[in-house]
Amino acid sequence: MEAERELPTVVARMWGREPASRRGPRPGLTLGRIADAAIVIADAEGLAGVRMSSVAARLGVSTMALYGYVESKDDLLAAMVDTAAPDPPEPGDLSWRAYLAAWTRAHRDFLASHPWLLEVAPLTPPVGPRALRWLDRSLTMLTGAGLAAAEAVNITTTLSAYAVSAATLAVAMSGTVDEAGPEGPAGYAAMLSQLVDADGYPGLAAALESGAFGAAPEWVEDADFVFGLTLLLDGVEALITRRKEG
Amino acid sequence: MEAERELPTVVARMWGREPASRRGPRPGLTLGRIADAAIVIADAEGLAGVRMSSVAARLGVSTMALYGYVESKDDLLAAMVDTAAPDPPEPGDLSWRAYLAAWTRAHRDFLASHPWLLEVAPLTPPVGPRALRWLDRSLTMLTGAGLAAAEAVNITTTLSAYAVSAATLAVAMSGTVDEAGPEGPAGYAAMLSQLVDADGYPGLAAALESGAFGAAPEWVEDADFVFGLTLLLDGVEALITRRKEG
DNA sequence: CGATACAATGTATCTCGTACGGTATTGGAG
DNA sequence: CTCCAATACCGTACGAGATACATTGTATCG
Repeated sequence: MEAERELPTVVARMWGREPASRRGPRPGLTLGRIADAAIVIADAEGLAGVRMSSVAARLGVSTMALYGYVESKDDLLAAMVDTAAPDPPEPGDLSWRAYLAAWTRAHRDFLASHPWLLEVAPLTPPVGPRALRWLDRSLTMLTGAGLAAAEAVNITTTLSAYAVSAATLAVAMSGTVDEAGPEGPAGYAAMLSQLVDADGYPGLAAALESGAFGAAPEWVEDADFVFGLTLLLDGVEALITRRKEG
Repeated sequence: MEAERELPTVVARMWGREPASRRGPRPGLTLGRIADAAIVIADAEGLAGVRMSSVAARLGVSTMALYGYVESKDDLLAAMVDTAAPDPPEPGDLSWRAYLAAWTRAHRDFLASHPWLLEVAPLTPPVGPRALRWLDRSLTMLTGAGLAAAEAVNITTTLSAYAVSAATLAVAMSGTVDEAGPEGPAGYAAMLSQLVDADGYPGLAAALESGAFGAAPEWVEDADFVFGLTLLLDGVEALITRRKEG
């Protein structure tokens, strides 16, 4: 049961569980510094710019030096994810609803400010201290409001998914994507109208004509976001009420 | 405006817009057959198994032969995404709510049955005929129920994100992930309990103790899914009602 | 002060994607 | 019927990038 099985090394280091022994040269790096360097590169050049060699160069060490801290490039990416995340918002004395709104918004914002996260983060379950802190805060609020743990987990996952989707949209709209559409949203809409005919795709064709796809970034960045978020939180609120009454 | 700019070649071929000229040897392949072969490999070995060479080998042609049909490996991946998707459920005479529930469920199901889609699809806006058909059906239903096009797009995106998140969870739980946790959900829960202390992570610690993480796959596969979906659709329903009254 | 463990290096290797040039095939034009 | 241009496919070669291995230097322990 409590098998205490070995933690993967990166995970251990992410949590500051450094190997105990002290002998030989002092390590010149830390996982944190490596991740930071990689993040700078990713922000500037995109994920493609992150190579073991480029990260090492930025730190003034040889490529292979990094392998003392991570076992593979995937490990490095995992470390980047947790390092790039800020700490979750402080609950203060906010209501669960106000807090979760802030939580989701902050979530979306940091994803959008590091677009490469969208290519890496969604796939791996959270293991770093920061990521788990995000999870924890939401769970605390929801169970505090009277929900069961399993429900809280589920809702948190959903909110997180919403943040990812909003961030993806925002990034796609600002055209920063690694060349998603030909060029930005306008290009995307134009492309669609070349392909879509009202026979096979009536709903889409109508939406295209109504301009629902050329939306301005600002729109996406707020009214649209709040719109969907409200939908979700309304659902949660209904559930909480039910639990309190039932 | 209607610049008729050149469509990317893969997109063109996905839509059956083959080059008109007929001269030289007859093409021995089609984009579809190539995508099918790649999908078989991806299903069997994961995305990592999909190499230009492995796909070509399976088709009995040389690696470079593929470049007559796609311009790059990314193109191939795009084609795979659209080919792997089934057609969306038929509306029949379902209510918008029943239809969207089916839509989301079917969406999740095909994602879960081709886990590699999760590593590729979420990032690229839909361009293939199948993907757009999915989009279209949802839009049609929602606008039919009285919502504005922009609202419908927003909601569809959210439902889609929910399907992705549910699929990710389902896949993670069945342990099929490219080695996400050490081994499956049990391993994940075990790992978390090694890291998380009740001081820094009270909500998480409680959830772990209550066993909310060791959930059986079946749970995830239905009750849990329906739970979140209901939340979402309740929100949509509230909105639709408001629109009808207002 | 010497032995030892360990960080960092440099080089070598292996896997892949893809550019290039060649060769064969086919439909159309003379 | 013959030749030509367009084109599918092949073989080879190159370059990028991740990582294994053997080596070198250095800081702590006995």
